[in-house]
This record gives sequence, C-alpha cells and structure tokens, in this order.
Amino acid sequence: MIQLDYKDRRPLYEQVTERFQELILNGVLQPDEKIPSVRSMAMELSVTPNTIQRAYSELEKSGYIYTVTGRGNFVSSSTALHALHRENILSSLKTAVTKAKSSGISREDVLETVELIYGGVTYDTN
Amino acid sequence: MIQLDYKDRRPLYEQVTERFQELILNGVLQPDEKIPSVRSMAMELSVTPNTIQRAYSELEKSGYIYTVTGRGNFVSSSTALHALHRENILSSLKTAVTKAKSSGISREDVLETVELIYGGVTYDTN
DNA sequence: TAAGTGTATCAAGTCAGTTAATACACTTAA
DNA sequence: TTAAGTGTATTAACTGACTTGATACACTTA
Repeated sequence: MIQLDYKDRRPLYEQVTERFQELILNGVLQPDEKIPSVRSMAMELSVTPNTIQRAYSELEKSGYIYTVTGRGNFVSSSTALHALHRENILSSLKTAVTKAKSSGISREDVLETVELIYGGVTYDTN
Repeated sequence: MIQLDYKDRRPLYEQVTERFQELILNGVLQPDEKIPSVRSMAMELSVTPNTIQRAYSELEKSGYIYTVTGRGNFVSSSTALHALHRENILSSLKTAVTKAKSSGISREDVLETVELIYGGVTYDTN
C-alpha cells in the first residue's frame, strides 16, 4: 500500500502523508473507510509509531482523515477536498507554464506537451 | 543581487545556487562575466565563506560557471546550458500536466490555463 | 611584496528527523 | 470485568545535513 523511498530527501512522515493523500483522492480509500492503525502501519514500514503518528496528524490537520480515539483513523467524506486538490493542481500547472513562458519556450511547444500527455494529435517534428 | 529567505526550508547554499542559475539563464550575468568572490559574497549575505564556496562548487559542477584559481569565478559561455535548461522546464511541465490528467482535470481546463498565461483567447466559463 | 582570489581542513554547534521506551485514556469484543 | 487494540503524549537519545568560525595554503594581479 505504501512504499518508502530512502533515496528521497524528504522526511519519511511526509512521504507517508503524500501517499495517503493520493490513495484518498484517487478513491482507492473510500470515505469513512478505516486506514491502518498507527502501530500496524509502523510495523509494516519498519518505522517508529511516532513517525506514522506525525503523518496521520498532518492528514487530519489538512482534513483528509478524521480520528476517533480508541477506534482509529478514517477517510474524510469531504467533497470540498477534491475542489481544493483541483485548485492545487492547477496552481502547480500555472507555475510550470509561467516558467516555460519566461524561459522563452513557445506556446506551440507547450501545447504540444499537453497534447502529448492527453493523447491528442501530435505535431510531426521530423 | 541575491536575497536569502530564512523561512525557506531549503539550505542556504541551495538558494544561492538556484538564484545564480536564474541570473545566468536570464542573461543578467553575461558569459565570461566575473561573479562576486567567495569572500565578498559571504560578507554581503552575512554568511560563512564555506556556504558560498559550496554554492559555487555546485554551480561549477553543473557547468553554470567556471573557476580560475587566484582570479575568481566566471559565467560559462555554454549554449548547451540553455538547451539543458529548456529540457528541465519541459520536464517539469510534463509532470504538472500528468498530475492534472490523473486528477481528472479536463484537457480543456489545462489548455485554458496555458492560454491564460500566454495571453491568448480565454474561454468564457460563465 | 601585498592584497585579493580559490581551495581545503577541522572542530563545534544547531536543528529536523527519527528512534526507542513508556505511559495513559479510550473503545471493542470476549 | 477483562484483555486487546486503538489514539495520544512525553522524554531521552541518536543521526545527519547544514552552518559557523578559524586557520592555512597556493595562486594571480597590481
């Protein structure tokens, strides 16, 4: 379910947080579904419970999960979460496109990149 | 010329490195132009010479500058540098677009974002 | 020769991240 | 009621990256 990358410069708790965000946003984890307990997750990843605890705290703080003491952590049923995520994605995209423009990359080259990924018509560059 | 941001999580040497890359790629610093010495830069930023030394080492390793012992550090005249930079920018763009697609954002919304920045026609969404 | 340059080294301190151990309150099921 | 599993909190300790501060040496230029 989760894979830690020790070559990654980022802290472990941050990797766990991000991975769960993906699983939740992609619907792999359904609303109100229980996620692994702090201790079991720590065992599975060969990591201290503290590290998982921190990841879960972040997830709760940002609204991805909610916590019930004694029972466990559960996926939030927030629809606003998806709207928020959409805005974040578009914001990153804007940043990338802006950098491209300021680097002198043409509009056509940017559009080609978009079409390349969305499986549209690609322009022959031979 | 350079501004350090202590709220930034990244190390100081990395901020210096990145800033010089920008100045070089944007042509603010011309090829073969001398950049500030390790010591003077350290003074200006109220930082240890070691930190600047490290930043300059990174810049030399990645080809942005070249060093002449006893004389100083100078901006590389590499044209390949711009090609490399272009590839990096496009790579970031691909990542952003891919995330957008996998998040269910439509091609039209992505294109709209591109046009928004490139000053093209925007689609009426009312 | 003196001043400015890059380079190298070392010891020390700071800080974030992580580990390890322990404890406590709560919920659930036997 | 009891035992097991849950979240939560605390403390001490370790590690590694980053940074500082000091010093030293070789080179170039005026």
